[in-house]
Amino acid sequence: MSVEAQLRAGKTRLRLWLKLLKTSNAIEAALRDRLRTEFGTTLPRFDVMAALARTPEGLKMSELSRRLRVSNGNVTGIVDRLEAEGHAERRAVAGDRRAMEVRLTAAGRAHFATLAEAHEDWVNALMGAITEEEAQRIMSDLDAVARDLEEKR
Amino acid sequence: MSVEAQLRAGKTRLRLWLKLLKTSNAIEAALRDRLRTEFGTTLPRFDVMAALARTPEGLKMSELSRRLRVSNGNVTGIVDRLEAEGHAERRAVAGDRRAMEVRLTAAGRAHFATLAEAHEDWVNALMGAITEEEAQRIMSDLDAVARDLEEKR
DNA sequence: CGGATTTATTTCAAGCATAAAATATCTTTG
DNA sequence: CAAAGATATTTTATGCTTGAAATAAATCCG
Repeated sequence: MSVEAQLRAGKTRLRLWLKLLKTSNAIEAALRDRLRTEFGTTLPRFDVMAALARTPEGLKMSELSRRLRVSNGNVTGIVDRLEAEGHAERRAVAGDRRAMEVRLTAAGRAHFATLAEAHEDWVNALMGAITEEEAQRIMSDLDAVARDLEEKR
Repeated sequence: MSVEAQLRAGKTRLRLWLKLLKTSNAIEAALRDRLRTEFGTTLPRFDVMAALARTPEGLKMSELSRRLRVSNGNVTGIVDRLEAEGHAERRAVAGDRRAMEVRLTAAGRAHFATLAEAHEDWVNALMGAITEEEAQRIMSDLDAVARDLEEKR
């Protein structure tokens, strides 16, 4: 590829990044806003509940932090609040007195079912401009980026 | 479109959203990390400096908040910190004693030039898996989403 | 066994982000 | 002109996020 084409591709990638960021921020803001106004909750709490909903037997704090790719201290705070709401509970782990297992309460499971359904509808509406085919193509491009990023890390 | 195809498209859009979010979070995290370790600064400060660099005559606080789509109070804090670093300055606006104009200092302009060049290189490397053509196509898809979102708001 | 290291979690300080309230000033309008 | 409303900014309270330090418990290994 020529030097000029390289330079052009670089500028295009920068523009793509800015647009990607803007779009994902806009969608995220819409989701946060609806979670707050319609259900009085937040995206981080939703994300933790989603992870817990997938593993009914519970997850250790460190597992939760690893899966969500956020710091340990962050998870501590979010689980504190979910626990205060009665949506999650910590339990001692048999055989390791350092560890804590977190799981959804019955109330938490019921609440999450409602949230998840609304969330799926919102996303579907927000991304209504994308067809099934476009979505597939973008996903495969993003997979390439993710694999590349993974290697670099 | 059949009911089944509709359902399938909905699930695909949800998967796309999760992937979009994950990718953009990963790239953003890499940029934050480099800004912090290599330059001791942050993405919000970079964003404010980028907006100010585009308008050398300065911007009012409210203009800045509108362009970056963040709250007024948020801009207050970021500009406070940029000012403390000596990278930006507030000036009274002639004819409106409520308003403040913010602009980069000479040191701020010099610092931002360095940051912006590194930033462009990082983005280019992080998105290296995307070709010029793919980038163009994804951007036009994202434009469709953005237009759609704009209407809904 | 017992000291050194690793692992699991929490705490802490700082910054970012929001919505809502507070201030101050400008503009409109009766 | 004066009250009412609009606009510009800051302050406040709350929550999310991180990296680094602090605790506590488990594991390793000489």
